[in-house]
Amino acid sequence: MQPYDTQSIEKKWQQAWEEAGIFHAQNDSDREKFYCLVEFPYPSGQGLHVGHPRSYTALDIIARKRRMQGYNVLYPMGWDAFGLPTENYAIKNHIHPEIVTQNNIAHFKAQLQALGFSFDWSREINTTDPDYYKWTQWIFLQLFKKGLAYKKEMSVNWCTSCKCVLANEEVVGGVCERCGSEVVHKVKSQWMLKITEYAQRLIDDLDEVDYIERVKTQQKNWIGRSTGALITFHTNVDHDVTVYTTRPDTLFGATYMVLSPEYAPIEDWKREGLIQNVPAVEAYQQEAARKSDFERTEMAKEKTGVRLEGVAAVNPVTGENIPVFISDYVLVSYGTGAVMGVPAHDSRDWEFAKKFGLPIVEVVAGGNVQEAAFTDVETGVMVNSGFMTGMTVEQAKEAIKDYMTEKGFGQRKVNYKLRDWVFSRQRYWGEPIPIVHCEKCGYVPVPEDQLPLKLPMVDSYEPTDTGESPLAAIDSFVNTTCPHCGGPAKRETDTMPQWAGSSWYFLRYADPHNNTALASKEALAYWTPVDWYNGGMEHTTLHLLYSRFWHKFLYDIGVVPTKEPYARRTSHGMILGENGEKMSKSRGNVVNPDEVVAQYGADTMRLYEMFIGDFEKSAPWSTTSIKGCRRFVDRVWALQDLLNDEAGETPALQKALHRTVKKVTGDIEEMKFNTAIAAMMALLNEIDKVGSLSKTDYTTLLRLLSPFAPHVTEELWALMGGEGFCSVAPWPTYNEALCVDNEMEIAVQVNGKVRARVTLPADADQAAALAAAKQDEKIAAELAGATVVKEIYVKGKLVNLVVRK
RNA sequence: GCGAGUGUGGCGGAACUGGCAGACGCGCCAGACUUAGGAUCUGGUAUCUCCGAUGUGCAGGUUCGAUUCCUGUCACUCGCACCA
Repeated sequence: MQPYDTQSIEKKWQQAWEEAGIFHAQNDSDREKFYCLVEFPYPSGQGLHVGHPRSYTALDIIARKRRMQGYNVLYPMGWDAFGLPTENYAIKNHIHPEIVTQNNIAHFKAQLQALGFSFDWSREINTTDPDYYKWTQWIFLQLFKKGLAYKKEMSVNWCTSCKCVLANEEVVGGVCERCGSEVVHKVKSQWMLKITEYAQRLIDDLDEVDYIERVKTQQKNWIGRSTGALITFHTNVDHDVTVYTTRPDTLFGATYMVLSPEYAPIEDWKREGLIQNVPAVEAYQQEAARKSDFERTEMAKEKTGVRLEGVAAVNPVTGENIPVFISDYVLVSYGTGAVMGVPAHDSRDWEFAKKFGLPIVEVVAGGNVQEAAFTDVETGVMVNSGFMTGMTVEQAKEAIKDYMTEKGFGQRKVNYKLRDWVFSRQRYWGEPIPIVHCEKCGYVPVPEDQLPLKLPMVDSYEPTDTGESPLAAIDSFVNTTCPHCGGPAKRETDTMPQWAGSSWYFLRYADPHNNTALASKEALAYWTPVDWYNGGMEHTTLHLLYSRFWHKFLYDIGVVPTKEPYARRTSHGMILGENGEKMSKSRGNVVNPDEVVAQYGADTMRLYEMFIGDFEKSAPWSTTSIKGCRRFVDRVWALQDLLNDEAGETPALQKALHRTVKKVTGDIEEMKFNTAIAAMMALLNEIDKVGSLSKTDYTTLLRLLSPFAPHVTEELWALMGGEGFCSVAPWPTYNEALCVDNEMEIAVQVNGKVRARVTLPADADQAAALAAAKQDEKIAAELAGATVVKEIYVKGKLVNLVVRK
């Protein structure tokens, strides 16, 4: 037996697979397709992280198994290569981002190939390739034509360190998700995408897809649908104010009103001299504008505000005059930017009322509203509410909505927390937005036949302090002619966010070299939707939501044949450092995959990542545990010594073998890779106990293990004289009849405690089991002098005798 | 605060639909082979007051029977966070 040398074996087979093209998907095929996908990585300078292969190995196992089962499998890989780290690295080291990207990709690709993933490299894509981003730009133009891309002067999240606009989704806890620096507000003119137009469909169509529940709830919460009402209050300043509320039933308890400091009509009132305390109001407005998101969150503990002296509103049902305030606890960007204050039944309003000494009027009985706001909608009963008094909250909600509609001061309204997508970035390393601004014609799309609009080569791509994109400094790029009137015009200099290229990449894999469409209709009809998509939970409200939005848009304009891009979505847990903390350079707990492969081999690395624990949960890396997986591979290799004949099967092992095939086949589908591997380890223990193994059984085991440890099994397959590649050999089948025992061990309980075990033939019935149980010496002793009250028999499992002494 | 999830040996983790808790692996202990062992092989390994009892974060409940279902509670993780 030759020694097991991972280095030579793994290289050899990786090359052989690529040369034979056995992992290439076929576009014209009668076979059933299976499209499985993992999130393509951002090729960072740090190279592959041990977290990447967890997802890639899992779906590689599924892809390989499906191939062995005869499917036409598409398992592609590519590069999400636009992005800030590359640009920052380029600036620091004076290398063009394109070169940085090329180098990083080469490094990443070599690392991935060393792990033996069965990617179809002939379909490799790269979002920074002009032939690719041509279609990213094309999709943007379609959005623009349908009015779903628009430019808007607005307050945006501005990262002080990246000098760049961030989407709401990229601001975490008031700081930049990427660099952790402070995020402030800045008014800028930005390209926006109307994702809000799709809010309801993005919720509704979740019913049609098979996503793990966590992902569905997180998306629903993010979109944040709420049902309520718009209610209009008359004021003494001849300007009605409309508020949004989810609790119109509490209208009788509205004792004041609060406007956001940015509420636009306030400026008119100031100008018209309707507000008597303008200096105090303006001071508050300036203070609120100055605060960053982070400060606002921090200061959220205590309510602040200023009353608008001279302004009063009228509660439409009580007819009473109520005071009007401004306060930063009301957000200008949600609802109407104005709310009615019902201190008795909203905890924020309660705090505000206490601070400002406003009346607290109870309209839902059930709590003590002087002590705390009573917000329970399940048990409350209406009081002090005119015609609604005595109703439940639910009844009152409907009654008041009907009433206000009839009287004309209000209407039903659905609101979403989801905001439109800020699509502009003031950066160099992104897709140029293909729009030209003409003094006469306004925003004009670049004609489609001029795509791709390429990034110009420049010397400096440093961000400017003014907040302009580096592209703004390149006159030859900026100055152009209007495609519409031919007059002088200027190009848009903002670029797209990183999420653009990844919002449709899965479509490109279906037909990656097409230069007349993003992919042919036939290819899309055959391959979409993605059958199985695995990725990180951190992408649930970003990439996953954005790409569903784009896909739905492409469906609406007839480009793709399905409403939803992904039929099934699963998610993996993180791999933590050995100390149980997130891996990071600063914590010094990073594991380098190259070193693991060099020391143990790719097969061991793959096995360990799958064996480490429940796939959906995070798990700490262990440098000692991985040895167990290497031992397992060594023992599989050493089985060559136990081969004893040319004969068919090893009778003593038949049951164990068939059961293992069944277990592994099922576990892979449920992503229970850890128990699948455990089952194969148990089988190995069984084989060692028996002490001999037939070649037939050995090759069955090799095929079963092949998706997990493809190199060593391929080598052993060749040594056994197997036909073709083990990687595409038929998946082993099992005989159900051979999986069941002809004997069963039954636990015998007395009053729920196990007292004995009896062995019975598999076909024994209840009577036989009970009789055998009672004959057992120990049980007989237990039963002496007692009455059996109840006898329970669970087939194949246990007997429980309930006795009374 | 709201939403989602997780608590099982020294460690990572198993346990179908309520039916023998601790599969498999690591580590550890003992032995074998060795000049040697951080290699390999064999056996053992939840706890205790060890012929018995206890044990799946804690306290209850339902049940013949609960890691699994229900109620309450504590701790941790993740997401959102003044969304009216």
